[in-house]
Amino acid sequence: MAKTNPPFMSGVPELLLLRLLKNREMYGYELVRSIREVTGEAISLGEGVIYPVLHSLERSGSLKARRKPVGGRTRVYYSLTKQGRGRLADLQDDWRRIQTGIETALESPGHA
Amino acid sequence: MAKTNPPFMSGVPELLLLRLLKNREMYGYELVRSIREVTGEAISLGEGVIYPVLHSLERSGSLKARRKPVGGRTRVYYSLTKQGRGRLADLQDDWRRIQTGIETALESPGHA
DNA sequence: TCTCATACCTCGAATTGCTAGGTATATGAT
DNA sequence: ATCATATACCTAGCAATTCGAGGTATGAGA
Repeated sequence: MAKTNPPFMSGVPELLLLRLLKNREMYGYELVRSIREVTGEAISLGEGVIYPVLHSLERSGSLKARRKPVGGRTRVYYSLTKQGRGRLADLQDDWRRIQTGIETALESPGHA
Repeated sequence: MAKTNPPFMSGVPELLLLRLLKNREMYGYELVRSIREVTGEAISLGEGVIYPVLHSLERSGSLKARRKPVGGRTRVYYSLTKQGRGRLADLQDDWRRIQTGIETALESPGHA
């Protein structure tokens, strides 16, 4: 039944997560706040978005998880795998492409 | 039942359509090809995406439609209303905001 | 006549993201 | 001691968007 391609603009949460984890390992709750910060409050993704994406990235092999007890609580730290770095590069390219495309469309004054 | 907000990155098809129609009135089939062109092939939205969006923009008062017979066929030409121009400005602002936010996130090398 | 391009449309499914919950521990205030 | 808040994890169910694959009809050209 010809499975549908993912929507052309999806994967931004994924992109942001991978990008943040490129610097250092982080845990979910931390990533939620961090996305708000690094995007200058422009993008705010709740835990209901982030956690499922993290799980799916782990299942697909882009991330590996590590449980680490910190002050009585247990955090789940995620870090990039080699595959994850590749995935990040791909998503970054995709993003550039559509971003440039939209920019072109918006800036052309009289595109004929 | 607390209606859900639209997904944070949606409305790009809407934005592109309104932007193209800012220049001149166009018809659906034409808009489908035009989006591919002006985005440098980066974005390709099928008729199954475009027509419903056009209809919804008309219903919401951003566009007005005009049936025009051309060479035996009938085309439906759409043009921006005043409200549509306002909507375009809003969507453009939204886009800038998130675009900038993502750019910031991607470019920060060691964001601490 | 047959095919292709034009030109409109809609339905069903897949995917996403959102809201709203739920659990549990630590910390600080009352 | 108790209550509220922040931390930290999670999932379920719904809503919105987009995608793919159709369907209809006309005109032009081979």
